Amino acid sequence: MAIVTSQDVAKLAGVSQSAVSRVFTPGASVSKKMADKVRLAADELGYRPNILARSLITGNSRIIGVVVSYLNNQFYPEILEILSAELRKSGYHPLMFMASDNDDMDEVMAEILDYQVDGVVLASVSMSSALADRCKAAGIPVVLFNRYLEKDNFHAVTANNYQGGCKVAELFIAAGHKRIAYVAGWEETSTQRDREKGFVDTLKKAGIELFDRQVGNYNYEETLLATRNMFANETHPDAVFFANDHMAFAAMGVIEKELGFRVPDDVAMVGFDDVPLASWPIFNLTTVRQPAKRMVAEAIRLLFDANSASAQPIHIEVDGPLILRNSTKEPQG
Amino acid sequence: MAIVTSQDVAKLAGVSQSAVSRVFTPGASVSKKMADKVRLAADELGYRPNILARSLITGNSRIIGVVVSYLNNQFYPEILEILSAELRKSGYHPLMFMASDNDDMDEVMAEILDYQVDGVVLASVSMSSALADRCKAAGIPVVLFNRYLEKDNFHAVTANNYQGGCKVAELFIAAGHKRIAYVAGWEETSTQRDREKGFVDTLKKAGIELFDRQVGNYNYEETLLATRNMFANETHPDAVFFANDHMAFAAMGVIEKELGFRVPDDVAMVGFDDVPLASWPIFNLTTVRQPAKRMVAEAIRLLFDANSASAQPIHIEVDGPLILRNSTKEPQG
DNA sequence: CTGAAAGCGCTAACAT
DNA sequence: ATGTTAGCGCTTTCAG
Repeated sequence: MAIVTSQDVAKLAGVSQSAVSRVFTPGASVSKKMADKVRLAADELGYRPNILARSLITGNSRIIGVVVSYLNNQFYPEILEILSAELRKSGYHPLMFMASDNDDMDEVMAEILDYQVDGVVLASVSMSSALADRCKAAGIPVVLFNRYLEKDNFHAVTANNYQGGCKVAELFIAAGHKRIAYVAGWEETSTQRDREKGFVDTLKKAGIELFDRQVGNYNYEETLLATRNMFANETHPDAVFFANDHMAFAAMGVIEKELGFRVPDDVAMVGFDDVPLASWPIFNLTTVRQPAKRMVAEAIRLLFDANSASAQPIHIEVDGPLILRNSTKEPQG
Repeated sequence: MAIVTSQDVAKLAGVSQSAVSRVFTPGASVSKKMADKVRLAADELGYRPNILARSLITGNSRIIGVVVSYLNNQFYPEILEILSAELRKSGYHPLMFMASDNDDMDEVMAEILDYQVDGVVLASVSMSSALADRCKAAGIPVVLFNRYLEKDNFHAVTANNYQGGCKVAELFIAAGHKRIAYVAGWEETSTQRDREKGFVDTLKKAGIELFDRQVGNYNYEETLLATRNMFANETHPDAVFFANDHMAFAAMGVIEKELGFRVPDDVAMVGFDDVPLASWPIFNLTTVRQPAKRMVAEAIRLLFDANSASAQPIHIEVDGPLILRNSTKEPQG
């Protein structure tokens, strides 16, 4: 009825409680005979070590705090799924924290630390320097996912967003587009800034100025408005780069269904992320892929790297390919 | 540098360690003077109680194990988001477990129990009776989300799937459809069975037999094939009910883009869930809403209900409305 | 290699 | 109302 403890197993096996502990501690020295005896008793009682009690001594809770803000951009569920599965392979599990906005990040981080997590992945929000110090002091590694901060001292994993922006510009130039527009994401984010900079820099090199620029804030409703604005005038863009797929999907509804333009003949569209939806025939969106698996793998590596909590912050950028689909025309020539 | 304990606070405040504990234990009796003194010292040191150490005594880890299998059906991220936010309000947090298939559910449940969780939400998979007994024995309440099992003794929260199926049938009948088809989800699930039964029963009452039935297994690729099968013959359905939105989205790509039919003129489509995507203009899908917030609220209520671990299993069904959009025609008359 | 003993940070009697 | 004491289940010295 009650919970089975190592004491119970010890009694049944006729050994000391510490012997039981050793059998379940990888790398401890126990004879095979002892191990067999203990395992037998443990199986009979259905014993499993209490991770929380163990954490009190070892300092390892095998819990990783994961903070996300919104899951309606399909990229984040995807990351969560991979992260969760990968962590599990190493015997860790993600404790989820939804942070609606940046304001209560201090409170959220405090809650995370209450659970004595072994690491933190911030997949959506930023963090105050004060909290950063707390984590450093507690020796808890923190990894920013899909964003980085110039000034603060955090490890970070992102795609190579600048280069991604460049690739999109090159595609538009090669296809002979003249009226090229950009729909920006949330301006506070590094992803937004880098993608735009790569895009605009490359256009400039080819002597092309942005025909239009709107802000969609990575948000569905705002992107609808931004798209309507963009096509309100007589002459409209013939190619648009959206800072992520989510906004491109939203815009496609407006462009095709509401305004009656044809993609890619009237206007070419490119997104960023390559979420599963992008490959669906109904969208068929050309986009820059964020290599989710590799990004997660790098994040975990950073998290588990022995001295990553104290080491100099590392920013890992993972290259992602441009995936050509039917929302863009073939390059000419 | 090191971690701050209640001992440190006690020393600084010049009180006993248990006094500190009491100040941070809601409902314990402490004088205001004592509370102030302790809080001051605690704030100065940045002290917060260690949840894991506390759990060792109280038996409450404030962790809820949440098991999901796939997150590509947008319904689950939505649930996760709401569940996470709601749990947080009560000082609980979800520990995520991705279970790829049912086979390793025993192992997954064992891992969950290692963390001494205060409850379990199974949002996607089933569970063996053996594990059920373990949870019962440990006094850990389990709630099935969006599925239920006749035989096993679990609490469950679902939408009223049977009634939802009825509503769709009534809509098709009222709109005068004659060749009505159904695309089934994964046959093992109660959601699939109930939705189909409500649908078919209502059609039968009106003297209508199913024109076609395919299986999409709640899966993208299989739904593409199922849809192509369905429209392979000369005469094709003029109305199709998909057991969830996810499959309807997949099918819409085939029906509109690949086969060139028009929705709803050539064929009406209805889904189930009302995920955010369903209201996007590009889909604009008529569907039965699963009231996510209310379903989550009920699940949490079941989880926290004092004696829910021992009580008779309760199955809560939440009614959801039919949301009319442009993938169906207006009822005639 | 094994057992005895100490103690991780905390709460909950038990005293006063 | 506060301090003292005894553990929660476990790992990890320390002896032998």
